[in-house]
Amino acid sequence: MGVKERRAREKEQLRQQILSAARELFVNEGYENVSMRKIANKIEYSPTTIYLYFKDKADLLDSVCKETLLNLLNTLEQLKSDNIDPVETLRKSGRAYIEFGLKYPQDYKLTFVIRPQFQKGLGLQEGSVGEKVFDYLREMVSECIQQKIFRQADVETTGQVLWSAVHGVTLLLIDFPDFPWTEKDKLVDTVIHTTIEGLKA
Amino acid sequence: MGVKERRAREKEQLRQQILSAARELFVNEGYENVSMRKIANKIEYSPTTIYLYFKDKADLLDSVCKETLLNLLNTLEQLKSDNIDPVETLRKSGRAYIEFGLKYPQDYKLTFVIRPQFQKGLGLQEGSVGEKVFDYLREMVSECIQQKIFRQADVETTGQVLWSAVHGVTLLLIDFPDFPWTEKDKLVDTVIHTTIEGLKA
DNA sequence: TAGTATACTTAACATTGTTAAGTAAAATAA
DNA sequence: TTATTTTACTTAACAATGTTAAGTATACTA
Repeated sequence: MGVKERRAREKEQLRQQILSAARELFVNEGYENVSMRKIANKIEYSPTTIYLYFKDKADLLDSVCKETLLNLLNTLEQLKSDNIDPVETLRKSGRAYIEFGLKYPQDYKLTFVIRPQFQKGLGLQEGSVGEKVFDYLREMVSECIQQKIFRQADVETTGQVLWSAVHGVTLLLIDFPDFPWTEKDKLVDTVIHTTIEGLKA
Repeated sequence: MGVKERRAREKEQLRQQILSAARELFVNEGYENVSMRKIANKIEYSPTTIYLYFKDKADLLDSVCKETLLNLLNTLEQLKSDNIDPVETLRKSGRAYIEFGLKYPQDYKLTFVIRPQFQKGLGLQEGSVGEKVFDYLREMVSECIQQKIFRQADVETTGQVLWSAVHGVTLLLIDFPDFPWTEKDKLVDTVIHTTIEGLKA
């Protein structure tokens, strides 16, 4: 009965092949500039084969996005154990969050800008990866508040302010790549530093 | 010699008709879901007529966004004369910016998220309205720096940090209306307050 | 060895942005 | 007035898109 298993393995392999071809194209050329035929060409299958593995183009992007969001969560979780100082962890997490957005701008925009527009109703879905990311943020903020580092005692508001800052700078850097920004690392650091200092004061 | 003038007036009228039909459709159905034919149907002209008035679909989007930015600029300019304290002006401007985005969420997203996605390469063009909006921000920041209110002397970076904060919270409030946000005015005020305090410290 | 399920392809559809060529009507010139 | 040019618009067509229905080999099962 190993036949079924082997077949399943082969299917999964092709699914992954499609997924990574799609990711590469989406990231390099932008979602709307990538056609199903282009992806098909890359993996040397007919365009319709993709539809045997994914419902449609949006589903393909969804899957790509979910994968990379899991990556973000992983990256963040790793930082937590590294550090003891909660403020330093927060700083590093903010930087990691922004870097993630800049590394996978298509995925980031899909998740945090495009999808909410068309998937109205749900803020962050119950048990979704996005929710887990915000839970992570909550934890770190709690730590800072417990240690009396932050002025305000309101975990929610504080977390939302931090999210606003990193979300804003991430999207601006993605969407206006030709704006005369301050050197990227300096801008990112200043945004994070300013927000944290503002919360302390 | 009134013929030319009348004709010019008529052309301008149709141009405006196209523009407002496009805005309505873009705002209600999303840029990608609006075809040139749909716009043409709405104004009861053939699709190709639009191309006599606008270079292509992106140009149409550009023009729609330009109008939006002019509205925003007007709103902001009005605030400037009211106040003397530069920090208070900055605070009010930030609030006005966010409120504008929340009042016209689709227009805001069209201008600051969708357009850059489809019209790549636009930094902020020389003499563009977008540039004027940022110039306005620059002026206010300069004032704060001159009066030694802000720690850092770098006008550009400081402005970009402020823009990140207001842009971020605006988009989050628009895109995740069902997220358990802190009460809106409190969140907005906290974002602005935190950022400004962070710049002072 | 015959039949069935699986995995993939070919061909086609409707729709998209955009261009080239054509057509009436209006303005100008004789 | 009549002929000619300009203007404003339309018709028809192009190539490319996402997607579906139908067809075809091959691999597996009995």
